Amino acid sequence: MRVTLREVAEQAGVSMMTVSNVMNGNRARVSPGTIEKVQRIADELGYVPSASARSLATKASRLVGLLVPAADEDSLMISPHTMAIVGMIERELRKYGYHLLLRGVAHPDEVAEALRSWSLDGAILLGFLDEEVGKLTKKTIGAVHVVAIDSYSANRLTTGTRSDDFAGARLAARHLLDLGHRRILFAGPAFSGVGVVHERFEGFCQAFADAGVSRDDVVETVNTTYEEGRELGLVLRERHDVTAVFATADILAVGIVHGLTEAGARVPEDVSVVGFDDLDLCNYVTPKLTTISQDIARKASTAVSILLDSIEKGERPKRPVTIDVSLVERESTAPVRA
Amino acid sequence: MRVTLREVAEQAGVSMMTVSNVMNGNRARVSPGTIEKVQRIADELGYVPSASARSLATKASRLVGLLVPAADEDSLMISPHTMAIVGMIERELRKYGYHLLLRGVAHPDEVAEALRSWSLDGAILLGFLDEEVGKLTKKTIGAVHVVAIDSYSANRLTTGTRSDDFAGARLAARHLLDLGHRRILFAGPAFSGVGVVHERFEGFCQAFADAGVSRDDVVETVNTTYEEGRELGLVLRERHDVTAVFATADILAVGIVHGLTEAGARVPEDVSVVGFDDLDLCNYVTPKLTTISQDIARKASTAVSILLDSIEKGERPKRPVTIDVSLVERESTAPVRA
DNA sequence: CGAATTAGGTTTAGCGCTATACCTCGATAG
DNA sequence: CTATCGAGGTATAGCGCTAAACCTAATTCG
Repeated sequence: MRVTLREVAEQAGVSMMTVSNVMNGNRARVSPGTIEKVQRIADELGYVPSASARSLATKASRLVGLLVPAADEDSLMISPHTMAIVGMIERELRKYGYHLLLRGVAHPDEVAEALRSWSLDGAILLGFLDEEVGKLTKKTIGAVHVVAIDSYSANRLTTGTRSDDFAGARLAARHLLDLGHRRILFAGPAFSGVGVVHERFEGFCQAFADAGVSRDDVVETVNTTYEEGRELGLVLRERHDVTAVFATADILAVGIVHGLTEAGARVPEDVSVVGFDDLDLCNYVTPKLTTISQDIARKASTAVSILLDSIEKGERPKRPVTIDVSLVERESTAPVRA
Repeated sequence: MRVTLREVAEQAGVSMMTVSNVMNGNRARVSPGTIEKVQRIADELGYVPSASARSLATKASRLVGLLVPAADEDSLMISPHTMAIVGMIERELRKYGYHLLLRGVAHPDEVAEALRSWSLDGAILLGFLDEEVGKLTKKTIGAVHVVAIDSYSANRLTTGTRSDDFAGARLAARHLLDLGHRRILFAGPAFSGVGVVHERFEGFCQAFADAGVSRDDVVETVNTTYEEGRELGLVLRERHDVTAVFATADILAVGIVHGLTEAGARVPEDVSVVGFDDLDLCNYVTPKLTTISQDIARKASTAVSILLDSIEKGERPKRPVTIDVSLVERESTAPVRA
C-alpha cells in the first residue's frame, strides 16, 4: 500500500529512528554516509511520510485553518476582496511549508468540532464581524494561535492585521473636501456591528474636523452590494445638495455611480464618488473609480508572519497591526461644480 | 491537554470501543442507556476526536485537496472565475462533512510529497492546462479519486466537469452571425495547450459551417488579460473589415472594448464584442458585456458529487460531464452597421 | 431442553511516526 | 591506565483511534 518508515529502515539496514532523523533534517546524529544511503533508498521506494502519523506523534500539524464567513449554508459569497486575500495567504503559507484548510463558517458554533479535530497549528479569521471573532477564539477552534484579518474585537485584543480604515476614510473625505465638496454622503453599513466600517465613519468625520468644516449629517445606511448602491444612486439624483459620495466598498460605489448615471446625473461632473478597496474592477468601470487602495498583499503576508512567529517562536504582538492605505485618484472625482 | 477517548471511557465506566462506537453512530452494538451516558460524559468533558489518529487508524481522512494553478511562486493569481468555483466547492464539500485543503501549484512536481502525506480521500484539479493534468494524477497526488474541472486530458479520460465550450463558442458566433457580422475576430490563446480554448475555437468555426458562411481566418492569439485585450482593441480600430470580436474570456473582452473605445470606435455601434464566463464584472462595465454564461454552481457541485460518489461508492463516470452554457445578451453587441 | 443466535459489550493488536532514554564504541584527557 | 566524552547510532514506549476477533449472558427455536 503505502511505503512506510519501517520499510525504508529495513531496506537500508538501519533503525527507524535513523531514517526519521534523516527525513527531518535532524542530521547532527547521522553520519554522511548513512544519510546518503537512507536518502537514496527512500527515493527509490518513493517514501512519503504520513502527515497524520507525524501529527499524532508530535501534536503539530503544519496545518493552518482559514475561516471565512459564509452568508448561509447555501452560499459562500466570498467577496472578490476576500478571495484575493485567500489567494495571498495560501501563497504565503505554502512558502513556509504550511498547508491551508479553507472553511466557510455559517454559524460560529458549528465550527468547533470540525476544526479542533484537526489540531491545527493556527488559524486565520478573515473578515468576521466583531461579535463573531469572540466566538471563534481558541476555545472553539482549539488553536492557540489565531490572527484576525479585517476585524477586531471591541477591546482590540485580537492579534491580526487590518487596513488603516480610519486613515483611509479620512483620506477619501479630505480629497473630496479639497475638491470643494461640502455636502458629502457617507454610504455604508455605518452603524452595524462591523468595526471596520465604524472606523471608516470616524475617519470620515475626522477629515471634516481637520478642515474646520462642519459636517452636516448625510449618512445613508446600506449594505455593500451593487444593487443597494444602484438604488441609492437612483434616488440620490433628487438630492441636489449632495455633490459627493464616499462609499465604504468599491462594489457599492460602482452601484451608486450606475444608479446616478441611470437617473441622469453625470459622474464626476455632477457628483463625485469615492470607493474603498481598490478592486481590479475599479479600472474596468466607466468612469474609472477613485478609491482607497488597500495593500492586501501586505495585509495577508503580515498576518501570516505574525501567525507563524506566534506558532514557532511564541511571539505575539497583542494588538492588530495596521496596514497603510493610499488614495488612488482616477476619474470618478472632480471639483465641485460652481 | 486534549480530552481523549480513553478519558471518556474511564469516566463513563465503559471500554474505549464502546465510546468509539457511540461517537461514530455505530449504535447497533450499544444499548440506548449506554449511548445516552457516553454522549453526556463526552459533552461534559468537551471531547473532540482527533482527526489524525482517526485518519491513521482508518486510512481515510475526509479531506479533499483542491489544486489550483499558481502562476509562479510569487503569485497565486487566481482569476475571479476560479475563485468563485473555489467558494462553491468549499460549500459543497462542507455540506457532506469533508474538509478542503487548498493548494496553489506552481510546478506540478513539487506537489507530490505535500499532498500524498495527507492521505487525501480525493482531489479536485481546477483549471489546469491539459499537459499538467497528467502530471497531477494519482501517482503524484496519491489520491485514487481525482476530478478535474475546466480541463481534460488529450484522451478525454479524466473524470470531471467542464462547461460546454464548444456549444458556448458556437452560440456566441451564431449570435454575431445572426446580427449580420461576417468578419468576426477570434481572440484568445487559440493554439496554446489549453484544451478548453481549443474547443471554443472549434465551436466558433462550427457556427460558420452551420450558417453556411465561409470563415475568413481572423484570429488573434493573445493571453486572457485585460491589458492584452486593450492593446488588441487599440490596433483593431484600424482594421475596418472586422466588425465583431469573440473573446475567450470576459476580462479579455473588457480590455478589447476599452482599447476600442480609447481608439475612437464605438461598442457596439462600430464593433460588437462577446465575452465568455459571465463574471459579475459584465454588469458593471459600459456597455454591459454580452457573454456566454457558465453555470459555475453546477460545475462545482457536479464535480463534488462525482468525486464523493467515487470515494464513497466507487462509481466513476469515465468521461468529463459537460455543463450547459447560455448566451446572455447585454449591450455590447448590435447588428452590423450598413 | 440443548443448540444456536443475538444483544451488548470487551480485548488485542496495530495504523506510522517520534521523543526519550539508552547503548557502544573510539578518542581524548588527566 | 582509568575516567570521560562525543559521535553515531538503537530500543522502547507511546500519540489517539479503530478493525477484528472474542467473550458472556439472555433469548429464540426446532
